[in-house]
Amino acid sequence: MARTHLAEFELMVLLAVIRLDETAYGVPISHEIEHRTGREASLGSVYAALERLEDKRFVKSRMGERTAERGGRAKRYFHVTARGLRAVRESQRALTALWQGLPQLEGGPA
Amino acid sequence: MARTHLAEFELMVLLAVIRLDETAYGVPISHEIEHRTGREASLGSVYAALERLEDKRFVKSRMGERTAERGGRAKRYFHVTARGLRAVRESQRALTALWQGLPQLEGGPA
DNA sequence: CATTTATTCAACTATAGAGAATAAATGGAT
DNA sequence: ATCCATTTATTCTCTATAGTTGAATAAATG
Repeated sequence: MARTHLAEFELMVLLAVIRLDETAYGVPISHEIEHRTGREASLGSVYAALERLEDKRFVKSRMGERTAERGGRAKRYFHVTARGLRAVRESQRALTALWQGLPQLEGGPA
Repeated sequence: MARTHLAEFELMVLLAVIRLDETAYGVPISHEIEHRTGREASLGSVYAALERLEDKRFVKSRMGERTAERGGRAKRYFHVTARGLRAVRESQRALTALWQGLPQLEGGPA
């Protein structure tokens, strides 16, 4: 598969990272996907996708500070890169180009 | 991977099948994807995806009649099933739910 | 040191991609 | 009519990448 394209789950993870902005780490990314799509997004899958995305330099990560919570390991926060944002737009463009105007799909997405 | 979901390339192939309607077979499906998205879609990949889609019963196929052309093997025509159409809508819904309203993506697709 | 929160790993299945091989049909030459 | 080069299309093989699950590990705290 061309390394320059986003696979579907990677695209979803990247979109969740973009939306969550400052608060994007494993658990909320998984929740965001599950909440918006209704599909399961296991943590293992999310982390695996995040690693691939970082290899492709579509995201970068930094370790978070400790918080006031009970305990627990440090969070790893992710943010999208300019390159990642371009890739998302490209995927969005390619998909909408294929589905726009198809009457079977009730006039394209909102 | 859940057999009930469409992977990205499968989604693209299925969208091309829907758009081409009566004329959906290997070569034009590949052309349609390449033309609309600007990405390469090798015949090998297209046929492999079509086979997976047929296994999942998202498409059905029938062999075509001979035509007035010079020669050549019979075409295998594909058409989407009701189940396939549902799967496309579901993918479309999931993706747009994740990207809609993100200002980085200029207000969502047309 | 048990508990909490989070990430990483390992093993496996599914999807994607490129290119070679094969198949089937036709028209023309002999 | 039979052979065969050509055309059009599909299938096969091999490799790489993506996605899944469940268990293991890590780090922080009271």
